[in-house]
Amino acid sequence: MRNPKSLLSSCIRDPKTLSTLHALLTVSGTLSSPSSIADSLSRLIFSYARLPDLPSALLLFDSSPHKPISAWSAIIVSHSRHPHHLLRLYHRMISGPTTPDSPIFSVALKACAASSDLDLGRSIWARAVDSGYKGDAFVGSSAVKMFAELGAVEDARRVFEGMRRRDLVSWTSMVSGLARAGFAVNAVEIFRRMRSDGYEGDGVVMLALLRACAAIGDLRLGRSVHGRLLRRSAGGGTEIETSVVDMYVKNGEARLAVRVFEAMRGRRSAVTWGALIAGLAQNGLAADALGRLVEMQRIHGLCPDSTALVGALSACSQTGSLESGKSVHGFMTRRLGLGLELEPISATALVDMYGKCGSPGSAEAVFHRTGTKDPILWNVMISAYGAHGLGREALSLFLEMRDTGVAPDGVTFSSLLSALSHAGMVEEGLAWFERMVGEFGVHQDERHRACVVDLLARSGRVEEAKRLVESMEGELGTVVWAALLAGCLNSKGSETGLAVARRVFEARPDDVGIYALVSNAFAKAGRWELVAEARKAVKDSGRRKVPGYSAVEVDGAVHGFVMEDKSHPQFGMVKQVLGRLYQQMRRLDCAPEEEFEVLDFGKF
DNA sequence: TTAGGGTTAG
Repeated sequence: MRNPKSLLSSCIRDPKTLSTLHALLTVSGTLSSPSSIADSLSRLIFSYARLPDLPSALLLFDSSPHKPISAWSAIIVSHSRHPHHLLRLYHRMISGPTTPDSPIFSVALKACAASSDLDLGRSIWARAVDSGYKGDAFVGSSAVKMFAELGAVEDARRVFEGMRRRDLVSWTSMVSGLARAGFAVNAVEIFRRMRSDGYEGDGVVMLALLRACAAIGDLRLGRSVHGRLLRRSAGGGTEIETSVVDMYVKNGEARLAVRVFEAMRGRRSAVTWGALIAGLAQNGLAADALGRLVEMQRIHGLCPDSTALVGALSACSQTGSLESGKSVHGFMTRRLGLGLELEPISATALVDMYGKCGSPGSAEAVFHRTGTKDPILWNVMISAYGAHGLGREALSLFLEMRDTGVAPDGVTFSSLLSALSHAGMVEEGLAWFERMVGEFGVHQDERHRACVVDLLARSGRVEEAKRLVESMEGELGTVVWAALLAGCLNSKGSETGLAVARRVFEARPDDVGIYALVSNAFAKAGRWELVAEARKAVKDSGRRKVPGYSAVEVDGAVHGFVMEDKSHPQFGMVKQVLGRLYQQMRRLDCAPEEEFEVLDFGKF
């Protein structure tokens, strides 16, 4: 047998490459063992990749006239962190005679997931099946994850069910894939099957499961997962415990989340803080969320990541804390390098915050400065205009969105219709309500219907609104009825309101809030016996209406106002101003009628 | 020297 050095010489012509190769092989002791050339070549490629020196790995690979499967495998796997390069190499390979092996199929499928290329993913999987890798646990797990992550849940399921043997990782891919794709119930089902197949499950499955519990609000299962983690000596580690915090806040259990969070002292990362801050904001605990943002920086010296900042912005939006919102914005800007722009999620949260805190101009400025505009960013900007009665601006931004080639979705039309409604642009509203289906293929759901009913009713066309509701097909939800009732209450006359209220009341909706409208409509018609009946129905159901709430910030302090709440120190003055406004409304003939006044303003 | 892993906006 020829010695390894001469064998290598015949494969690699570049002397410089060869000398490096030789040196490396000598150092690693490979030359003294009887390993094959192919083996040495792939080892050398991996050695370069580990440095990491991918250009040299590529040079070596390219300069070798013989490219055995192990060399292809080595060069492709070495590019795992560069999905686009990896896929280019994959294409190069399949245009030649060599068939990919299991590692190549695995990493190529993973790369498709990373570059969101479902079509390529499908074709790679098809080739893997043709090449006999259908039952391969590695290839199968990668395919399951890729399909689930790219929304092709049925394909993921088919791959998974077709696997001959499943190990812990393939089970986990399926549980996690379903949980991520929003099929939380199915994720839990697969987990149960996994248990009955004899797998206990490790931390990674627990993460997927916690995600599923968070999504479907399965607090019982969530608590049992938490319990299992506590019974294990370690408790799970930072990642898992962070997921526990997240699972509790998403289930509305902010107190439990805080308890877990406090118990994590010393093991909390910026991500943990971010999960808590965002969660507190989601639970309406805006002040707590903002307090935690300060605490993490001042007391714990941690730098908040964008999740924590976005959570804090959402808290500012809820309470109208413009000053806090501005300081978060300042923080974000300072942290960006020159010429860098905000990521879409942060930009969206900022636009939303400015829109809800009364600064549509600042919202606009952030919007225009953001280069990559996704649909959600357009939507929040349209809403920001709408919230300030800027119907024309909302409409022209919507048209710009369409002309830019960004497809409007259901939320876009809710924002648009609501903006047009609040600006009194009735005809435009009706027209776009029609066009959203025909021209854009967006399904009209309850929110859109409610918007249009509101649009008509608000402008005094209550009868038309009622006819529209009557013409609507399918089950009508509370939102539509509420919009119609509110319209009736705001317009002259009480006949239509009474008729609608009767129908709604007979249907006994679950939503407690609508009974207030029903009761007001009865009162407006002077039917006090029905008022008493409606109130009794609410009382008997044992539920309470969540009070309406509004807030305004003056000199950095937020003042909240709740129905029937007289606790504000300047309550007397507020009432006086409201009284003056009411007088003005009367002069302009847009004040509510007397009976209504008694019921509504009287409580203030 | 191949596969599964935490938080975020309307």
